[in-house]
Amino acid sequence: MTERDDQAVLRFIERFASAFAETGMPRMPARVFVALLADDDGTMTAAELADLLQVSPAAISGAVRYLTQVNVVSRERESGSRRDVFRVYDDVWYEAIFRRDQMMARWGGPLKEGICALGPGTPAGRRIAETLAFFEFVHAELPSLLDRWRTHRDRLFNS
Amino acid sequence: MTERDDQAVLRFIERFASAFAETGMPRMPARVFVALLADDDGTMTAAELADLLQVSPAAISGAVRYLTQVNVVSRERESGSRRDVFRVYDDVWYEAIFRRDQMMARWGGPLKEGICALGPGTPAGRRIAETLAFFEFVHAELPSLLDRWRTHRDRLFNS
DNA sequence: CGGTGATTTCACGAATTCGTGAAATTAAGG
DNA sequence: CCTTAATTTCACGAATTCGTGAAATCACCG
Repeated sequence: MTERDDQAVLRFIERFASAFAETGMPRMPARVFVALLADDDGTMTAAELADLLQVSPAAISGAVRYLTQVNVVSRERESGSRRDVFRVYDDVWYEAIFRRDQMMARWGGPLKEGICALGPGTPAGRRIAETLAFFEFVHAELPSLLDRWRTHRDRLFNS
Repeated sequence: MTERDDQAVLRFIERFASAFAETGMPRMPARVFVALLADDDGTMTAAELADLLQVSPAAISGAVRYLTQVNVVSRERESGSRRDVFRVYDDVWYEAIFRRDQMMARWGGPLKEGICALGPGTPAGRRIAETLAFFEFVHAELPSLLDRWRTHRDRLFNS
């Protein structure tokens, strides 16, 4: 079964996008993202996306703005054409994890204020301090984890 | 500054809960969760929570059901009392990560179907296969990461 | 510059989420 | 058992999210 089964692809897009939406990404961006993942060269125009997903161009516009902001999709315009093509980056998962890490890094401020407000010596203060330490630990471990992923991936696919 | 500053604690609860809600947890469960984290012995009754967060008992009921289902809070009843006490588990972060991992594990099925539908030999099929490989890699790395966290934590706090 | 096709903006309406109040249910103590 | 306190359920209403359609804007081409 190396043939592309369009109907099954549609099903896949909807299912995986739904699963993805549950982790926090808004629904429409998730659908557009998965649609791009499922495209052979990972590039589609706004019109193609609108047609495939059966939504208005306006919906695509909003979704794509979100996806470019979170840095998993790039917008390109072939010079001499008037339509944009959107492309998923190769290292999307690397980027996605990196992004989540940055989000958690921004929790540091609020957490430190919390420790202060609770009192560093109190049980609650210590619990929040442990929370902070956990996120800092993960943050510190991430680079080596991503390195190992790249090595692992190269072994699997490029050799 | 080891005094507890109630107003600042409230601010902390709201801020951190908001940040947390952005990662996918519904707003009210996030508020209840952080409120419990900020409590010295990590236990509060429904009435205390309702009063602290200024919401109805019904809202607490729903939030707590969610939190017990995702396994970060336990419900206890002191025998000889008619009110429940809720407690955050000690290893919440361990649990939270574990849970997220389980969620990603459930993506395996849809992803495999997707590879099939796209054709394993196609570029899109290979892209999805790489996605699957990434999640499997993280899944495999997780136990050792969590082990290292516990070691690290013990060094920081228990020695 | 003007024409044309593509994209974005914006106000509206639908749909979903979310919390409340009141009634129903559960559980403890007399 | 009956009383009473606590919690849950459920229907309603408010608020937010989400996508559409139409108009406006933008960019390329002649």
